[in-house]
Amino acid sequence: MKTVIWWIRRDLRVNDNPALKAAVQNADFVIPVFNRDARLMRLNAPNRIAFLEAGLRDLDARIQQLGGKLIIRNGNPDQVLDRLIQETGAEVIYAEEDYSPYARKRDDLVSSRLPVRFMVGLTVHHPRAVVKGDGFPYTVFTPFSKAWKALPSPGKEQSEEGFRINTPSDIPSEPLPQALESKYFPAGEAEAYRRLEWFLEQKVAHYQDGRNFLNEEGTSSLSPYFRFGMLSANTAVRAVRAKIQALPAGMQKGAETWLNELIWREFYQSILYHFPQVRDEAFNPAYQNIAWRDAPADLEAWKNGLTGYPIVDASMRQLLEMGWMHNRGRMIVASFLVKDLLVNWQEGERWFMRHLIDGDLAANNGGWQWTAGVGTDAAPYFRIFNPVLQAKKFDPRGEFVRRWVPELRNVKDGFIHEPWLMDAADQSASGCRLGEDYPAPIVDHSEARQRTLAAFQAAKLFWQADHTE
DNA sequence: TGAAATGTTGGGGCG
DNA sequence: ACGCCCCAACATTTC
Repeated sequence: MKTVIWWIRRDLRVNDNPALKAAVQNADFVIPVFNRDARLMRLNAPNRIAFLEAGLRDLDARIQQLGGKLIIRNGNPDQVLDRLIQETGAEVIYAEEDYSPYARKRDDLVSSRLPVRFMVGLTVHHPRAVVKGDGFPYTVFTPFSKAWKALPSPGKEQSEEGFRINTPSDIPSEPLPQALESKYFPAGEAEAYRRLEWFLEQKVAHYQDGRNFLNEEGTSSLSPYFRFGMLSANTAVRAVRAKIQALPAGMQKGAETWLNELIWREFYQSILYHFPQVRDEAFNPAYQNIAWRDAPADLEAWKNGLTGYPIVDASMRQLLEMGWMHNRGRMIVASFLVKDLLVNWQEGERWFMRHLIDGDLAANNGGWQWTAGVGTDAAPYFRIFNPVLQAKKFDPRGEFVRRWVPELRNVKDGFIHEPWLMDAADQSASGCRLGEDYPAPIVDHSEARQRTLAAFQAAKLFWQADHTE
């Protein structure tokens, strides 16, 4: 009788899980184990930890439906797994490969001591599978996506029916954590599938435009589920491709756009895998040494949604309340921190990682480097968002602002995105006195824009001078 | 997945 | 009727 371990890390699902599949196919007994290592416990990200813990409870229920049991352990992964092997006589460990620098260091250590098999599942295609003819990785999205699309789709996914998880009954486990469930993002596979279905039925056809409106549910809102593997990228890609097939030729644009977003996710996983230094520095060395401002008060105002720019403040407050922010909002607030306040993008990256339920090093770092204009395939640094124009375009009636910034609730439509234009009478009539009820803008956009253009240009010129003979 | 600055064109007011 | 100016609308360039 053969026993194996399914080492669960960020693949909290029983459907379409290559590691689980290999485990049940190759053994009579499977021990699903999640180890809460020191790194995880140190993480200052309560929203994400709570979501993970709720996800573990849901996963345990699913595993039990299939006849098994989730084992929780605490400690160093190599020691925990070694002990589990001693206790149970397990012969192999199956796990989904993770591409972050920490995960790779951890996994290298474990696999140098124990028999581990890593399976591809975090992305549809392994980062090493999507490379140029000469074997080098892509650093530009468009050719990456062409190569990605040209690869054969992976095999048919495993269905939940038709297999059981037999876990030996006498294996000790730490208790399941009891953190509070997010009211915005209930954890688990069933919820992920509900959202996927809803999105494909109701939203994906108009995704191309709908995704941009801050106060609409035009996005899939699946990011937390992808983050913890409650939904596999493979399942989502198969589903949206089936949808594209099913839609008439003129109606496929939205679904194509969403497929591209899933490929962006794979692209940034690939960038982190091939260029792990992006965790600590700009991908583009020319912008390594920008003269960032040291402006703790401005940074605090940004974090707390008190910049005086309604669209920025609304989005930042949405993040604090929900542990999530609309993607358009992420671009707007990131542009504001980097380009208007001239604060190092890494400060914003850190704040997002602290609060986002979906916080993922690869995607978050890629997004911040993109906004700052210092990354791969970067938006040139001189693409600077105007927070007022963005607000007028993507929150035309100010509904999003009013929902998240109650001080502005009674401000008239014409002033909702630029309340500083109100005269004294308008301010008191709307109960929104500038500097009293709601902050005056902490920076003037057009001045800030000039300042940033100069700072980026100086960094570039300095670097060029340093790198020419 | 930008926006500002600058250039061009053409209609209309007006002396 | 003509020339001049203004400026909106659109296009192109620049950051």
